[in-house]
Amino acid sequence: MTVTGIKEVAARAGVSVGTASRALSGNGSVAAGTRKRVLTAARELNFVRSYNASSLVTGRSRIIGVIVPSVDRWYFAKVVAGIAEELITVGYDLALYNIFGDRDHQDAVLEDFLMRQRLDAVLPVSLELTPEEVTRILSIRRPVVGIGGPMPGVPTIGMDHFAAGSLATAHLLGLGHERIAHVSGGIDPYRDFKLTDQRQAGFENEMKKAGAPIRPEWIIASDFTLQDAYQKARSLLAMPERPTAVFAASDEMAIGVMLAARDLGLQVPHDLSVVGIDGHELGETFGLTTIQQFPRQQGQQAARKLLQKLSKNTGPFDEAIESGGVGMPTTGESPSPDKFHELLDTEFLVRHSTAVPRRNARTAEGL
Amino acid sequence: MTVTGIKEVAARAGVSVGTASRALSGNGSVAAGTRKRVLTAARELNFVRSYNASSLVTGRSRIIGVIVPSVDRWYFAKVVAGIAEELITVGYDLALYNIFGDRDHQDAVLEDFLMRQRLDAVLPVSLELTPEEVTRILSIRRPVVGIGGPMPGVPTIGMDHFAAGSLATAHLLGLGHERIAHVSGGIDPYRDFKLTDQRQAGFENEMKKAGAPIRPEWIIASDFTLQDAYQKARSLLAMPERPTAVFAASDEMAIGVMLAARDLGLQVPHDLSVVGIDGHELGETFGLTTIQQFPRQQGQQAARKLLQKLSKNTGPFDEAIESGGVGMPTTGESPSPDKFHELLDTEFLVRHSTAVPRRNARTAEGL
DNA sequence: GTGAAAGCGCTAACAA
DNA sequence: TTGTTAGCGCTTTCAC
Repeated sequence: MTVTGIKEVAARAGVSVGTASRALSGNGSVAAGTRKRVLTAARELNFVRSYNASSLVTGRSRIIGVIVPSVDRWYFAKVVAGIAEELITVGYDLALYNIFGDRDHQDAVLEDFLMRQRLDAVLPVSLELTPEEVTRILSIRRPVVGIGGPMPGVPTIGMDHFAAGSLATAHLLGLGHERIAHVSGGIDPYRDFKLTDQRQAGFENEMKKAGAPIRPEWIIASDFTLQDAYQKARSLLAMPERPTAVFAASDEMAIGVMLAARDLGLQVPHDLSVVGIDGHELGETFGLTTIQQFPRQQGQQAARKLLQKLSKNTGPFDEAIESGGVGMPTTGESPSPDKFHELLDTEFLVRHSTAVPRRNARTAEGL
Repeated sequence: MTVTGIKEVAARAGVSVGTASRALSGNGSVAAGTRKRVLTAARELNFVRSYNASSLVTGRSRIIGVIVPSVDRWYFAKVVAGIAEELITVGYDLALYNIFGDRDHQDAVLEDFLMRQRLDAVLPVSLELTPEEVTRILSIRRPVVGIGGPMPGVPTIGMDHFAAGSLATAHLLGLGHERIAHVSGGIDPYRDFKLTDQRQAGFENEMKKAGAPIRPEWIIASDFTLQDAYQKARSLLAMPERPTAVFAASDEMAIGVMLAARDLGLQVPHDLSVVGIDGHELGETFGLTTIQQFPRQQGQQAARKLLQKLSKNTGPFDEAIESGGVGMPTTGESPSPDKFHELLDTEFLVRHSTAVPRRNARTAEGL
């Protein structure tokens, strides 16, 4: 029970399979009339080429592997949506690999799936990879473009977390706040820890520059979820001495803080200013001031970059390990200019969750 | 520059490729010692079998196609996560097809991707398919399991929307509410419209049974997003005569309603009771009473069902069109018992967004 | 421009 | 149990 193959098409068009193949793929020269006959025959027979067979000979599968630490979280879902959108329009399949927190599983996925020689390219998103893993991925000699933190040796794109942390903090300081708390994503098992570190580093750096005190008890590690941030913020804001502003490392956490404030009878922004990072749709309803990072576009852009690399190669094995950038890991500072790492634009969106601190709140401790 | 193939492995183990293949795949008998030698050789050479080549001969690709109307929305993201989790553990790849709203695009995806003979099975999620499309999908003669509304002829799993609508409404009525509004997902371009219709039908049916008036102006069509429901609810609740309770067809919309109520100075649940459907994590923080539907588990279950069908067949072409259920489309009523459609459990979770209506609110119009 | 034929890397008879 | 061999459906030289 075989489906219509190229043989049937060739027969119906009265040509050889070789010619049929050339006509169908557009490679090699075929007389215009012949091509038309083949195409017609193919359509009539409802022919679809077996990608397995052609992959076997060409070595290209038209499948791109996307590796994410989770799909059901805002950021990743958006990124995947962006990638999917981009790929589907050019006829590439998207193979989704959802690796769960633990390393063993991650390794298994890398080995079992990535190495099957079935992927034309790999697109890891926010992955915390060991140098060995990076080497392994690069060893399949197929294009790789990462989203998120720099991975030494792999071209990546991502936002500047340090700058975002600085910007958010500077905004608050500029408004006159000095008592600023930070809710970080520190306890999130899924995320790239550099992201958290860098956003926090941006915060601390700005605070230091402004001579504002950084209180350890006002640096709260949360997990990027609204719920957890809400709980943590309730404790934070219930303390006798509380901050006048909070910089949260994500919008969901920022909204958690806003809700906690509300439930404690505090007014945002008058009693408490809140800034987030992300550009989450929810921020709209809550009037959250935030730094937008457009994950969907990040996905699209990464996919385009990959596609471009793919089209530059005649075969999948021609991907040269690029030289140039050193891909130095960045630790707590804005990434050094790095040919491998492309910084994406963000947008500071001021809504109404931030304001000048209330006089009495500001001097509360002095009262 | 060929990667290590089965030939090299066979050579190193001192056996023929046939034996190597048998040892590697576990099919056919191989002496224990031989198998071990082959496996060792394979490991040493870092061998990974070419799935293209083996797919070509076996006809099975170990790829399952998942079709969703969007990935970056709560329900679908959860479902996909569940499917991914299930598939990855058994070594199946997940090809993700994100079809966007319009029909043309949907058709193109079905044609270009599904028909490539590269998928072992297809798992459409909440897809609104025409009978032709269903036929087309079934024509590839591979297992199909759908999530969501019944699709005639395709085995599906999903929750009972009508029952959920009834249950939520009955809960409100039981509390003593009579002035109940419904926020539906009616204007969502992505979703299966039956879902919306059925939840609403459950609501209306229950209202009628209780003799409570259904006010057309209290049936609000929203789009499943918090933001839109928030806006709509602000209008609804600002009207001189307002409901004492709202049943929203999703948790996100329910929360939008709660936020709108709050912003208008209404207390939930005292001035307004709110029920949702979903089991969205956000509901926790808001104390939302809801009907949980566990999308992640739905994904897992559908994947398991598919896998089971796959293992029952010796080859991918043996999938018989099952007979039995008629797969009657259901219109506004609870799906009739249908061998094709498996109803999933939901759980009614009472938190604190619902309460007995305030006396004055209840009789407001009569005052 | 077109046809014939040699594989791509693997599996599945069929013999041995 | 193991080796040999004929393809799976396509692309791609290489002649013509």
